[in-house]
Amino acid sequence: MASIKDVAAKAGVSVATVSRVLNDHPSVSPAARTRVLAAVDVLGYRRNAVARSLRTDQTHTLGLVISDVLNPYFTELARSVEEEARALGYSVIFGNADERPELQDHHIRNLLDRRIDGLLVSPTDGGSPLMLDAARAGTPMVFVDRWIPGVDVPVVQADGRAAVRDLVAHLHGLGHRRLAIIAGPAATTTGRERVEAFRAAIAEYGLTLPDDYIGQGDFQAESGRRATERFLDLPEPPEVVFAADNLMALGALDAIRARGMRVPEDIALAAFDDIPWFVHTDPPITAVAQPTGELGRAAVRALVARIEGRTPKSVTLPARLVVRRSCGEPSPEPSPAPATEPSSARRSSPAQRSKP
Amino acid sequence: MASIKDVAAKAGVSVATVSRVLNDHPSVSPAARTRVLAAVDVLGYRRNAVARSLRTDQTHTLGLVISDVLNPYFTELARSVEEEARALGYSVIFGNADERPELQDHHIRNLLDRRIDGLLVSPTDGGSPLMLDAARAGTPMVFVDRWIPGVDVPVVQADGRAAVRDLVAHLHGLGHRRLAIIAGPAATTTGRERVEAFRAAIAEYGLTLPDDYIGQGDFQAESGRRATERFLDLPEPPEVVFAADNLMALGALDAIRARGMRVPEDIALAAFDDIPWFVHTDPPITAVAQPTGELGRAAVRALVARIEGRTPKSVTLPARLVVRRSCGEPSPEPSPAPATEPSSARRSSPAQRSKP
DNA sequence: CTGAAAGCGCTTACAG
DNA sequence: CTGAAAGCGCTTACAG
Repeated sequence: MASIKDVAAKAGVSVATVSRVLNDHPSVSPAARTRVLAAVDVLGYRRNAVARSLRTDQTHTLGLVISDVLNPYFTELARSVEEEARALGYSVIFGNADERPELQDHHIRNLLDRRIDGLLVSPTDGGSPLMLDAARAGTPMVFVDRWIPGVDVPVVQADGRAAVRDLVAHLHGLGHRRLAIIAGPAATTTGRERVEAFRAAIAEYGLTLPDDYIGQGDFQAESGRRATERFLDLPEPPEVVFAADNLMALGALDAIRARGMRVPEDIALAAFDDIPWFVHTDPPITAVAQPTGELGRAAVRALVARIEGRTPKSVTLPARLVVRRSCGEPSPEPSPAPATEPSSARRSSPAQRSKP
Repeated sequence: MASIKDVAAKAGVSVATVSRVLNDHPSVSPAARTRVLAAVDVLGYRRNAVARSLRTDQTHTLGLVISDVLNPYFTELARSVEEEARALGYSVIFGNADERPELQDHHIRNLLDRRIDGLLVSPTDGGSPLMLDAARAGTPMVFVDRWIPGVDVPVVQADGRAAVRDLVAHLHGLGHRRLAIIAGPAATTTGRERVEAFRAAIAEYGLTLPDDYIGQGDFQAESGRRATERFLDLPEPPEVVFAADNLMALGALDAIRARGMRVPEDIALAAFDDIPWFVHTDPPITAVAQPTGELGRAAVRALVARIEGRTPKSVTLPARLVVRRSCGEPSPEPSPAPATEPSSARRSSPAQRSKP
């Protein structure tokens, strides 16, 4: 591969001049610039980003450590992060922690060794010494979705409390009283917050959330299945299961089907996180939707601000309720009233918002 | 951040010795090793991978350029690629081409500039000059899933022909005669191959695939929707729509629902690529499943072999048919015969394989 | 406007 | 077993 030296030789100038041309430095004569550009072209020269990074101490690379790529929520988050990063001139290296703290540490270590300019993390746990050290050492860092209390790092997240309150109002309005939740790991903020939001909303109706109605999940499908089976084995099973993420909702659906039961006739189901497939499950699933793309973009903007020496604020964006058919909502089809409307437009639009 | 110099100073040795300890070079005295390790520990030293890469001309990084991360098939592929790469001591930088050739080129350029050791590509198109040049220039490279004819690069892919033949046999057995396909872009191998496999299988039954029954899609949901609408507008619409990937199947479902029609009563639907959600759509979708994880792992192994100077062979793994309920398959529930079996176990198992 | 030179943080023959 | 030194491919004051 041609190096800057080859270009300099071919253009008859010094490597310094070549470098200036490459970096759009103003003090280069038009003649020199032309010759350098011609040489670059002939040689098919491409600047070595590794050498440049070593010299400038900047890699123009962001690290993103997420908990589980296979979770469509995180896939979409990763996608928007990459898009915004690209728009700002950064590449991103992903690390998939697979909800395993050791793997998360592996990726953080790897990313740090590669001297990424900044780190975006959705922590799998309460924070390893490694991550805490990195934050303290001043590595530009931003938390997305999940965060670690007591660490001075900006957080970009969705606030699901209003939407969860909307959901509970919706469920209560449909006549449901026995509400259960499949929670995420207590070591994560989202694991705790969603349960608390649910409990608080339920309390507003004078209801309680008994311990039996709190299933302990880990944000993966299998744990949703197990928690649901336990609910169904209860002497008095819940009327509604609220899964704290989309994968656990998938597991819950599996478990319910495996018993030969039906949603929502035998038991209702709602989920935190909305994904395109929820429109097409049987039945379509009522869910709390996060502004995922906007979260990813805001996180990148905050991180780049930190890298550039500014001190970005945390960002909190509201989630919203999307009502579909999994909680016993009245079927829109046989309804004779709104005859002008195409049959499926109302119930499956992701833009729909409940107003309790 | 502490550098190797700091470690050397603290340990009272030369940087050469520190480097040897770090690289497990045999000729280091136990005493020196101990002092170096202690210094590393005290300083919290971490080797600068950028500097190391510049010196050794190896980044231990693989580039993976895929067509669309949001497609669950590619998400899973990416995940298995990262896992196998990690097992072999490599990191991977992802580039999402979003089915756009210019974006694909952007990523390839970026990856090449970063001096990745090897490139894994699932080409979005017939191959840009950039990609062709890279292949010719000897960049270690492997194609996964999609490939480019006439380029001397190993290919790791699934062969769907047998499974598509199984599918057509299945459809024919259910009484369907008017079969349509939503194809992927003709610029991709998978876009062409799946149509050809379908056409060939249909021919075995003395049937044909009229042009009207070939919808032109781009592997994205929206194109599946449009193609399906066109099918439904035909004077004689097809009895079955076979979508050449899972996202177009999603779009097809949307379009069918939007007309107030039902699957499979009004029209049957099958898809290439199987994903966990297909078990829970309404109805569960009959699909051709690729051995996705194994493809990703095999691709990484082939690429690393190439990087290490060996000359790996192409790998082709068989896909298989997974029968569910979207093609008018008889419902298993009311069947009195297999009373011993739990109600949903049979029809939704991803391991199930049709034997026509 | 231009070039010689130092230096980023490593690794690795070479000599001892 | 160990260290001095060269060099990977760049960038950037510094001097002219």
